[in-house]
Amino acid sequence: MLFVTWNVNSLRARLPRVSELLDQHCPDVVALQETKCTPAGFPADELAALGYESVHSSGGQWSGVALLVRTPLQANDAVLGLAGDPVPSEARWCEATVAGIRFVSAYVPNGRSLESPEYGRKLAFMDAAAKRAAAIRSELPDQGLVIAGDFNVAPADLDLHDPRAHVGLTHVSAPERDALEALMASGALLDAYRHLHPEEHQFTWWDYRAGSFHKDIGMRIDLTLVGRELADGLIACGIDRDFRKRFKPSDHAPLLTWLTVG
DNA sequence: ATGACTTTCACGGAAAGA
Repeated sequence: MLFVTWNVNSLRARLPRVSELLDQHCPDVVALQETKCTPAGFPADELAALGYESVHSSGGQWSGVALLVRTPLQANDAVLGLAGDPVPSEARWCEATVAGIRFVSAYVPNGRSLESPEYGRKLAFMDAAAKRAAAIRSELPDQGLVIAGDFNVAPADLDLHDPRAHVGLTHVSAPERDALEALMASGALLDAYRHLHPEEHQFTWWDYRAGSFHKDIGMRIDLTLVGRELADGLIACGIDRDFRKRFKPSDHAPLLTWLTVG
């Protein structure tokens, strides 16, 4: 099975590139973040015409997450929203079971700055995510688990262009990295890309400004966290930088993970 | 360098992203 996670920075603005991704890679399951759709404005019909069923949590102008499932696979037992999210209206979490695996599309709050109230909210969201991961494990002991999305945390300094440029900023602070590790521990999850590529220096996000992509100044903040029970089935994991190029790109590139299931 | 670029909402420019 091919699984993709991608922060699209507006699904409506990115529909041509999403369509290109679905055509080119034919993924079985896709997790999207920053869809920026109202519930009524989600392009479910357009995606159905491309062969994909949608599960989505849509909060309007900001945020929004979705799972796309390639027909004839089916998304079952969808859960929209994360218990304990301090601002549930922002629609940053959705879940569904596909082919016996529980998939989560997650969009962790940015945090803005270490002094901002948003930073505390970010840590609270990650704590709620860890609790939910443990609850999924308890409720669905026979299902595999994949939690993927934009975590807005670079797990280690290897995931940065230059660690010196990030001192005192969000995305790299010890509490954020500790919260990510706690989520992975509570769900018994592995960072699929890093598991398969222990030394690779690659990014999933590059600032639109100042030619950052051209200079390869970015961060690896989009992750596919797979349950340890799926680790032996991990075949490959890679970042498709081509989707950060050419016309109207998102500022994030899609992360592709191939795994054997069942 | 209080920047840079892109999107939304709405029709100018603020807010947010990371």
